Amino acid sequence: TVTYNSLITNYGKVGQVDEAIQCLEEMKAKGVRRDTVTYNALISAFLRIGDIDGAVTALENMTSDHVRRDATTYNAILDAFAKSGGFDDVWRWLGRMKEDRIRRDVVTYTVLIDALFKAGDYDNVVRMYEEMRDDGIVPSTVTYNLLITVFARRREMPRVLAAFQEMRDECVSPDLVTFNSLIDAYCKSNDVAGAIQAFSDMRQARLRPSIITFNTLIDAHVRQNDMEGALLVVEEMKRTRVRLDEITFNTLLKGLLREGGTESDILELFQEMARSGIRPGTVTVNLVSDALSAQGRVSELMALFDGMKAAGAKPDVKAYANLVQSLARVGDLQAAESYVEAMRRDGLEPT
RNA sequence: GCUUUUAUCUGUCAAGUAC
Repeated sequence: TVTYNSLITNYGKVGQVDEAIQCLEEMKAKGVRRDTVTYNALISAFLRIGDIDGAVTALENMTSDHVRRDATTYNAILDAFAKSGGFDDVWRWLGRMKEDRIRRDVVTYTVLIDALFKAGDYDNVVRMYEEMRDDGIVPSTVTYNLLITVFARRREMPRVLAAFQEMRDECVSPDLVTFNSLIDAYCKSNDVAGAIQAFSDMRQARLRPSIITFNTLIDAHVRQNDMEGALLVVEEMKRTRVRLDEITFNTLLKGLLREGGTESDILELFQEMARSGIRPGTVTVNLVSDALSAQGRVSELMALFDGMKAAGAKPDVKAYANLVQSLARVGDLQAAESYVEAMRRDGLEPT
């Protein structure tokens, strides 16, 4: 059974849902016992390709196959509905979970808190956390990580630190994500010194910084208009063989644009980007078009925009809108028209 | 006791701040 379960899991991870279903059929044919993990793995496979209906069907098939559902089964479905914004479905499935007499666990509550947070419903985030504690559930590392992120977004540094302290008090061990979230919290409060302190605490805890750690630190410096500090972080990434990604470059680009970098500075960064094997993305285009249109640098914007498109970037409606508006403002209606055309060719509707 | 299934972190816009 465990062998088959692993197979299903692995097919699911690479998006081969049909093969995963085959495994289940083979188990039935050969009389191999299916258990809760079997179905949970299959449900997870469906959800990974975004097929909620398939996942629900699998959940329902558990009954006829005489396999018990557990909290993991429901958590997976709840998370999928929460992430697709189907709040009514979330509440409906919570009800079904209760009818099925499955108790909510720490993951259930964390999923719910995350859903409320993403919906911007802070009051209910707090309420749900209290409900969880009243239910006798102890928060996990992930729950605390989420709370740190929630408070960071609201710029409530004292609460961030209180959550971090509470973690220690309850002997819940901080992990890489905890420190990344903590560093980001300092970063968002414009406290680079705090961010650097947290970074060194992280090393004390013998955790290895990830690409996200470094990208966050770069952003901390960029927010202070400290490009030199940001570039030092990049040096450390190279030294420690951490790869750079599109986010790394976009963050650097943000800093460069903010301090009014020239077109050639920008092109230089793009070249470095290409050397690292990274193509500009939609966010890259947005960064450039927002900054240059605000600064009235229309011809540079047009040239860079074309260059990014040629390099494979996919501008979105907002990027086009910025460019077209800027062109119209300087009276170049002909060029503006041509971009409206290009926009249609990309399958985007002008607004 | 161990193995297989579900939740959390970084860039644009947003948010926030000011009027």
